[in-house]
Amino acid sequence: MHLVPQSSFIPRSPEPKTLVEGAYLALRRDIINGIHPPSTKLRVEHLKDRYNVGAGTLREALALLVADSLVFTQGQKGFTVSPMSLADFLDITERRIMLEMEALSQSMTLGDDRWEADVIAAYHRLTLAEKKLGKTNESHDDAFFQEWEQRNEEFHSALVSACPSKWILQFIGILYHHSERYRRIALQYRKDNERDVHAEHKALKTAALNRDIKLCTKLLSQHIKLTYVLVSKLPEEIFNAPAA
Amino acid sequence: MHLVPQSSFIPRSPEPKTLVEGAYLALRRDIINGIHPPSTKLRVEHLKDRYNVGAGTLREALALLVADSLVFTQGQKGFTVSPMSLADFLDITERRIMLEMEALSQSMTLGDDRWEADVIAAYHRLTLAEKKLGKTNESHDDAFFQEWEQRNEEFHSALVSACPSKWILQFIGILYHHSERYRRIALQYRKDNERDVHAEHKALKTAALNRDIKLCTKLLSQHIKLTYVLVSKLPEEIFNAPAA
DNA sequence: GTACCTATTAATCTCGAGATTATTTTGAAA
DNA sequence: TTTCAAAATAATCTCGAGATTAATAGGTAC
Repeated sequence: MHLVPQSSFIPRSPEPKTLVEGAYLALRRDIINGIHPPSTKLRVEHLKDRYNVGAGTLREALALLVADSLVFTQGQKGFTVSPMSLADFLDITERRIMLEMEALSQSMTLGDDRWEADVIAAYHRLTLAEKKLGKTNESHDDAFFQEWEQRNEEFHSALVSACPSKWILQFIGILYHHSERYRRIALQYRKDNERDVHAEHKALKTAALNRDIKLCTKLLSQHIKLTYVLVSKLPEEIFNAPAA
Repeated sequence: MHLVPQSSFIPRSPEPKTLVEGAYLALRRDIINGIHPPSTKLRVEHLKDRYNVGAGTLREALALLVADSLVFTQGQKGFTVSPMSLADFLDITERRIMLEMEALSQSMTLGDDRWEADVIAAYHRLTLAEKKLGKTNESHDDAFFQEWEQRNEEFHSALVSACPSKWILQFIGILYHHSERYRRIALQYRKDNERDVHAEHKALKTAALNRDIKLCTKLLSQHIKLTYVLVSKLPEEIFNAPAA
């Protein structure tokens, strides 16, 4: 059901059961949202206050983030936020297209009634979030945006959820969170209304339910690629700038 | 040069710079070698004696192993060795074929003189290790086998080292270590001489240097698939049995 | 001004003990 | 015998302080 079986091994809905999990989730959200900018050092002594945990606990949370490739570590050099670059985003985009097209094909071939229902439900929830987001167009209401991000992930997850390859789904999950980081940082600079995301999602849903694999994979590929094209028009410096 | 840029972020040759790194490396080797069998719990209080580190240090090493998908964790449930199954190995095999064929194509297209030299050198080192291993055919001299595994990884790594996609290389690295675990556990049960691995490697090297992409990717695909076929003939129970 | 050595600062790394939670065992009642 | 609850055991989780190492600043010689 979830997009990331191994990587984000911690369920979303229930509250985190341990302080490590809580710090892990908070750190991941903050990294994706650019609060800890790419290539910055994550100093344990400073961060343990921000997240209200001890040093050892925070170190363990940081080690878990290595599994998501959002953080890397090196002996006696501590922990660092993974760097960002346009070349990296192109790589991510191509890998997502490769893996998600394969996953979508298999999912559409094998998906049963339950899969169809999940896709419809996820699409509906996403549509509602898009409407709410559309109304409060002025700047971006953060709570609504977070909700949209959540439901966007769930929709994409539902599409490929019938794919039997656990490894493909794991890799897709890792790449998705990295894409999220790029979208989030680029969001501060781009103008809206450059694309009709809702129409793209609707076309995806329709093609998926019609079991039109060729069309649906093509739409998904374009959907992913378009985000890269828009980001590529931005100045590359933004990836190394601190958050607003 | 190395197969795993993010996952096995710790260099092999130099001694580990910290106790966490040392415990991480030792644990990973022991998991791959089946000393900690699949699905077993990794109890911190017991293991900290075996690896001569404190509890917090060991927890951090275990958290790092999550990045390799060799261990998973769940709140208040501790750490567990990832399970094994024939279905999982088939998934791994198919994913390796998918990703390594792509990486090999790109690597052979873009590889320069240095890449060619690296392939030749890695092949030569592997050949020497194979000869040493062939002589001590009686049972398996563990030191020689470890060396062979090391050089086998380096040879496969060299083949794809000119692929510019960091993400493909990272995923390949993770999958490779999982394959190693299957090979290692299956080794206790299979008869030797079922295949001529050296001939396969030689053909791979020759095709790579001739820049025959079509042939080389086909050979690599068969090379990977053959291991699965041999393992699939074994009884599945071996994956849940403790090490000998 | 540059290079290099030394003292100072700051950070990572490490441990052991205590608190919290899960698991198992025991035992009483139905 | 089975079921359930409570005590006993064992494990995970957590923290703060000390030890080790890296990064920085200051100063001397050339």
